[in-house]
Amino acid sequence: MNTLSLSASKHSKSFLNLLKPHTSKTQSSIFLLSHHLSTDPDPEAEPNPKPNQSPKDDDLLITQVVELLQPNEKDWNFDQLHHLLFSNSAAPSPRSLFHITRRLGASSKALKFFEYVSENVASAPDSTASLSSSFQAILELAKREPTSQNKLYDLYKMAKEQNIPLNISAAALLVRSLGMVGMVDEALIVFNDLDPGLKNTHLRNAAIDVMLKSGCVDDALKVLDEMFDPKAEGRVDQVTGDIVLSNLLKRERPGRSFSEEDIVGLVLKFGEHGVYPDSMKLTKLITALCRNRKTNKAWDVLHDVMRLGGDVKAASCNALLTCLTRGNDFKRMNELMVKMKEMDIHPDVVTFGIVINSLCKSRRIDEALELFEKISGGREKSDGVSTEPDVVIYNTLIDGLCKVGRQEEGLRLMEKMRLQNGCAPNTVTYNCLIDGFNKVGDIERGCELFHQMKEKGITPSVITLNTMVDCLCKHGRLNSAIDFLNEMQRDGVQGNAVTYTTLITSFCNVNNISMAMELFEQMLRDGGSTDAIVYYSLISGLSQAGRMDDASSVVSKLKEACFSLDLVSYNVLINGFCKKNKLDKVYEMVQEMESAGVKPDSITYNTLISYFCKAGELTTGRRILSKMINEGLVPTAVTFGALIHAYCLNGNTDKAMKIFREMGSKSKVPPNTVIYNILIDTLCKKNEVELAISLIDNMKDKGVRPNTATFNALFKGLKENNLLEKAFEFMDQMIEHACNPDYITMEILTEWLSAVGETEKLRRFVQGYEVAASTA
DNA sequence: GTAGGGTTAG
Repeated sequence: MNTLSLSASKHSKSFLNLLKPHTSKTQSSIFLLSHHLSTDPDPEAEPNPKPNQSPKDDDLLITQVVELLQPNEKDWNFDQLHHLLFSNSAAPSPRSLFHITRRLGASSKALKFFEYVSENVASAPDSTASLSSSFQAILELAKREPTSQNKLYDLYKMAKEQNIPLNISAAALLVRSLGMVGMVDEALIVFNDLDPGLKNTHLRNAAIDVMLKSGCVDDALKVLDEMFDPKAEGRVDQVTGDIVLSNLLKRERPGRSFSEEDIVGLVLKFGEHGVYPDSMKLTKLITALCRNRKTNKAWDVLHDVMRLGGDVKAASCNALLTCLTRGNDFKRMNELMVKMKEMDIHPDVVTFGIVINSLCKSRRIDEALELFEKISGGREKSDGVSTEPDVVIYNTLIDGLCKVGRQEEGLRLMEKMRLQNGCAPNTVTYNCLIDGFNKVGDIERGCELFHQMKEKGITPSVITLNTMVDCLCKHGRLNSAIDFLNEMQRDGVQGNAVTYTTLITSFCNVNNISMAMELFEQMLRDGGSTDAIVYYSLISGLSQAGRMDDASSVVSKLKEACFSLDLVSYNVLINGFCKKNKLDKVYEMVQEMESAGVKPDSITYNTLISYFCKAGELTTGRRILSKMINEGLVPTAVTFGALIHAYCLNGNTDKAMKIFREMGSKSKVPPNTVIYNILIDTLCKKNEVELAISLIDNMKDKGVRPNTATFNALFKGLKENNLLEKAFEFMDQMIEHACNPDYITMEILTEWLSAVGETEKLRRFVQGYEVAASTA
């Protein structure tokens, strides 16, 4: 037991000065009112009366003393006070001292009273508990006062100097309050100073909360570990679980990172102690796991919590279902649905929404409609699978129908939803249908629906805008798209990064680079949303157009905006610089990729190999190929194509043919049309037409489709050798393969066939092509 | 639940 040092007044004087006296009648009465209204759940908040004193006696004493202490401190009647409190041999009860102190309203006044008591209570047995209670009350008062931060800790230091032990409520109050105002170190000092025997669950929970909120993860885990000890004073309870989980699941949390797996470990440990995450936290955990592609972990934790006896609700299952949907894992989706039924967890409208969505996304629209009928028809009411479908489910189905070209059915479903209460079509419904009709080229219906939605008072969104802009662009109506954007902006729908991406890409595609750049500038000027994609599309457009300086300046802007290039963008840029023969820039890009940690892929390597092959630097090309293989990448048909092309240009046809033959046998990368074309073209030019023809036969055997370029290359060779009959043969084959002759085909054949008086054959060929085209 | 992008061989 502590002995009280009662020469405290010289210490406490200075503390008194720290406490701004601001007691007034109104404040006290407000405080009293709030005190009576407060429902403190803490069972220890109010000290018990002493066994030999009834609460009734206590109450009388409290009232009398509080009455007596109404005037200012300097006017207190100490004789009467002494009489009331100390005429009895026993010290006043902790409960009475607590209430008296607290009802003094201001901490300065309360502290004065406390000093008086501590100086006078010395001889009474068991006075420590009473003083602790009084001190607790001072803390409670100080906590409510402005600028309480330092006051609280100063009070604590005072108590420590005077050897007044904290009671559990006072300790919890200090830890929580100090933690709340960011005085974490101080809060932890209070906690660590405490006798371990005093640290109950409530207090440990408060400390863990402070530790986790301030980033002291390991300190918190240490305390938690003690609480898992079955012999421990303060064992974990539901509140511990809530505090630990909610803190660790926060997205932005100070302190060292703590993996989801580790959180799962804690959940299981809590589970063994009969503490389960509530539905919201379990759902949050599963969502977090799913976000980081840890589907198996998510699956396990949900099932473990079920197994351990936790109360799992549909929401948590829905989170996992969403995750399984992404991987098209129908098997486990079904398994989970079965488990839900087994555990009597009723699927809700979201559950069905997820399943219907996943069916739609995998184009199993009829199964989705079947499920929709099943749940809305009430056929299985007894089965607990009856729900009113909501707007989301209707929209999902309408979108699903539109995506497989069944717009008309989508439209009918919209009419059906109008008949159901609370299911009126909304912006999303119209967006899906507008996109559906636009994507099949029915702009008229798209526009009609757009006007219809406005008539019906359903406001178009930026997605509506983008859907329409995309449609206009795809049909080459770029200026209409710009007009539409301006019109919508006037009506208050601002374009976003998606809008600009669509427009910029489209203008680049028609080689209107200046308009693309202007749109980009406009977007930056307007200060609306941007993202990396819009930068990527402009960089790509500029690179394709050979405008590498402009592309580089967009790259700089991208970096200024704190985005970074991705693999494809690097490939685009490397390709652009290769085409411009800027080898130094190519190396710069490759180096930058490496330092940015973006691993080159086979396209990067193919681009470089092609570049060197074309530049006649076959050795360098082969060296890069070796590096590619060393990096574990597999050469593709494009890789071999580049090499074959290089040897063909070299005049080394044999080597080219050797690689070609090895492709099918050794490398298991079957040659494709382009490779055949290169070889056929080369062989024909070298007058090895027979060999070229044999390659065409070889194509047929291997099931590689010839295209227009194949026949063009061949016709050139046949023409050189005047192999007319062969030409007729392949003209028929071209029609059979539905290969459209292009201007090159026509140039070769027109010149040749007119010269040899076979214009009739040419006429029939063109006719045959037209027939083939019309039946196609 | 709905909208946008970019790459390599002839």
